[in-house]
Amino acid sequence: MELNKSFDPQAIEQKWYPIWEQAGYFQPKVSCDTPSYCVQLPPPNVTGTLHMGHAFQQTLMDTLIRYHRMQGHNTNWVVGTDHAGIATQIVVERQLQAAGQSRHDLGREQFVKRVWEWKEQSGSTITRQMRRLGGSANWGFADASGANQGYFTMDNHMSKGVVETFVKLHEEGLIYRGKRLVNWDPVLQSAVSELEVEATERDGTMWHILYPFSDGPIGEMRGMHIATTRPETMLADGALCVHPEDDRYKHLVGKFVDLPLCNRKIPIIADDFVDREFGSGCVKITGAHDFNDYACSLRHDLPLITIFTLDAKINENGPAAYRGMDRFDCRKAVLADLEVQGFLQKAVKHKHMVPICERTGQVVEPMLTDQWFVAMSKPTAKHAGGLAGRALDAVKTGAVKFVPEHWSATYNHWLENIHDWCISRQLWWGHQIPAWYDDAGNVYVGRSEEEVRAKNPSLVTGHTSLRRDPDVLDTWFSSALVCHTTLGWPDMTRFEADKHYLPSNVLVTGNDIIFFWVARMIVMTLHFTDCVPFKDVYINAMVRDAEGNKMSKSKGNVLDPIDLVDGIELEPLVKKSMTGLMLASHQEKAEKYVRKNFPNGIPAYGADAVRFTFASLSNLSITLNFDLSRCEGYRNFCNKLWNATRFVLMNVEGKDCGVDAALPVTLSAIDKWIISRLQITERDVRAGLDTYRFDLASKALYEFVWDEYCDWYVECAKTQIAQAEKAGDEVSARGTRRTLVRVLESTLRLAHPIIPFITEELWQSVAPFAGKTGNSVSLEPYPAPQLDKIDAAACEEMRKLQALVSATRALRSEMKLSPAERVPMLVTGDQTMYNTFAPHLAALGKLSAVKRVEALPQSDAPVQIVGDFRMMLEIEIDPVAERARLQKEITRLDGEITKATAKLGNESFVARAPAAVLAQEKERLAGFTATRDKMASQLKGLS
RNA sequence: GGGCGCUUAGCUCAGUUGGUAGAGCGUCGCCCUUACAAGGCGAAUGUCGGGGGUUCGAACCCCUCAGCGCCCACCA
Repeated sequence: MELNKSFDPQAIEQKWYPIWEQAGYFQPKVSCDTPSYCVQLPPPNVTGTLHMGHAFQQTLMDTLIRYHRMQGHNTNWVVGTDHAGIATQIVVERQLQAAGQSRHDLGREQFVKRVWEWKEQSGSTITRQMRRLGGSANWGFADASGANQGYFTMDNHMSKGVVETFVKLHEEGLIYRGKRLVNWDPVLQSAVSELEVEATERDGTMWHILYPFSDGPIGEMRGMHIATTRPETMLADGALCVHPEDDRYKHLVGKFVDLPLCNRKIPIIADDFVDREFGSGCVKITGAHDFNDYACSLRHDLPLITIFTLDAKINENGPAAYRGMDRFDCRKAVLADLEVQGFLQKAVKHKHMVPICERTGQVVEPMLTDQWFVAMSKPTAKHAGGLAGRALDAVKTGAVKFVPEHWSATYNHWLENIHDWCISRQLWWGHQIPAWYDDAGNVYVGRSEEEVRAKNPSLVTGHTSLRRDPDVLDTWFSSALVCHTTLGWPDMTRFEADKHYLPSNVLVTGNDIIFFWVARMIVMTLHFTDCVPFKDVYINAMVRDAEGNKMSKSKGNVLDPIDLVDGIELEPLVKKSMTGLMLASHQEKAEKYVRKNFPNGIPAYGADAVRFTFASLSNLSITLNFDLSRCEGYRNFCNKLWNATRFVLMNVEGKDCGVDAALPVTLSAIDKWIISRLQITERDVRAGLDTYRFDLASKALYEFVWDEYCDWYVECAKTQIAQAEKAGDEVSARGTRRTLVRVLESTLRLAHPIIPFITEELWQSVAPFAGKTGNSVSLEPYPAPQLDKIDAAACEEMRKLQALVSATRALRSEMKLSPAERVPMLVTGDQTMYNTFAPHLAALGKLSAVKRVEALPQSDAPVQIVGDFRMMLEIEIDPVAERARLQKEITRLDGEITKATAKLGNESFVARAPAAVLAQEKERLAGFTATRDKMASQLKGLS
């Protein structure tokens, strides 16, 4: 087959993916007698699109999957999409908003229907994009829709797992319902978990307020001074609090103050959570609207006064003057009134942390509401430390390992200080909580209303009305289960059949969801299956732009991985960067960034180049700066591989390349050298992949292909083949052709997990010449190093040849010869070596002839010395330039000699350094000295 | 306030039991040499963040300081 002159990624990518998928190569083998290798994809938002982080993670996951598939493992990459409760609901609500509607206009049933429609419409985008990157996922596994898109977290089966989990945890007393202070988003009108709240630094004001003593001044004091950043919450104050050991206030504990604006008296109490140093050392206690104060109120049995409605307006518990006011308007009103009444002492500018809901950007208000919780540290039948304690043990015992290891500290710290998990959300999109209430408000949890009625004889069907809890579960509740629910759980027949995929082998994910997802999966899967969900957790770096900035739409520096694959012109790219941005200033910024950084748009690099880039840039640090120039470099690498293959094919097609094993072959030292290098590369690539060092694996591949195979072996092979053909030495020619094609074939297999498309395309052409048959490189065995094939003598010989060629090139460069200027070279040294090296030296050094002499003639021409060889071009030279060159080199060598001499003169070094190091140092010194002396005499003899 | 990570060539980063400082990109020369100009050959470039210590020897181990970044946290 004729290959094009340069490679066209688009054509080959579009050709191969459907072939692979339709042939079922991505599905695990039916037989389970081979080891399993399973990876669970962190399910992306079903309505989302692929971003750089996804592309990065998926590259790594697919590389691992392909690597293990080629090792014959029973490989299963379980994929799916997440219903992403809040995010998806908000998107659809915005769509309604644009049409002037709210979800309440539609009603719950119609709204949920609408979201499903949106899911059907946009749900395939991200899975299509995943395919573009070559992800060899097991699309049909756990796929309920039959659309080959993997599971969806709201599929019937997945939902069944969610209900089962909820019911069981409830039965075990690990899920409970109660009125608790939770983070409340007044705009979303739902509880959010503490993980969804981001403490954000804001410029605020600290207002100092006087609360006068109820019974008149005490000594010098009119009352107590408190400071607050949220003065409106004073309407809900239940007490003032001081430190019990605070001498300033000790005697006041038990007295009362008048709560300004409220016509209420509140007590002064003591609690050691108060920081005496901060502010006045006296703090107001607002139990229903502050987490600290809530805990304090419970300790002291203080009343909890809620003054906000669920949309954060003042309710009937507030003074009449403020009722119905929004919280921020109320703040102004309260301040104005305090001012007028003389209670406002001062206002001081103050930076402080404000809790912001990361979904909506709204200020979160702690609110007392009825919610469902998972008890995280309550002892269970299986572990005294509760769900969290068991998860902690899993990492402590090494059943789950973090890579890099230091992330386990983050994990431990969170679990050791965990609070109960608020799992109910006042939303419509999600898994509705399987709980029912009777008219008296009693709660019944069960798998269905029927089950609830059957289990509770008092609820005679039809006689007592039951109302289902309207709330849905936190999205992460269902995500936490995927490692076992995708395997069929709670359908135990299915689960038993696929249980060999549990634990999965590695979870590849970002550090941002260690708490949200990783920890909770370990908790849930352990509790319900007694297995850890995965053995390794590889925490990948966060993708940033080339300068290390976070990629964000408003900066304009986001990259769409598919644009890197397919390329995009400037104008469409500009347009794309601006869509979805509301603010004109952001649009401007984005446009400017794009025009500056991508003046010519983005070229089509192809999926393989993008994948190779991700693999090469992957590191164990926290961020990965994605550099487009690297991407270009790896696109070039693909082209290099392509052209090397073209060359090989040109040299083996129609020729005897040793497919017939019965025919004799002779291998030269150079052939043996590249075979040796291949073994070492195979070892290194495998070591890289085995330890999640994708950067090292790619590097080993890159250097082998480019620096060794292409730069040296292919060049030498040209000479070898030409020579053998000229001499009629078919056995040697066959040996070289065989090596050329076999090493290439192995290399293609070796590279396939990282760059699947190009390797498949090339392998199809190359394989027959290496005596291989097979439908796909993706099913071929992964190369295993045969270390006994490493030929040290051949490597040493090659090292010498390389040194001689380099020296020759240096001579040419010194003389400023262009490649067209072929000149003869004189060389001294061993005759046998000369016979082997001379043809290569001539070819690689662009020489007209290489003549062996016993000694170099007296000449001003520069001489290069490599071991026993001395080389000189037969050419007129400029003595002045040569003198300068020698002088410079001698100076450099003198420096080295001084350093080495000093080292060897150090008694401690000689006495304590290992013998090998000592010998090496002596050898270096001898080498330097010999070369320096020869150069010095040359300098002397220079006319 | 705690915890963690990072600091190596102009840029992005390797550097695996401490033993002559590396790669890619970029820069500068010379070349369209019959696989590849998405290429070839050559060249320049670093007191490995600062300061101490351990060691015959430190980019690497220990201490300390500085800068950057991330996470956690009930300073009202």
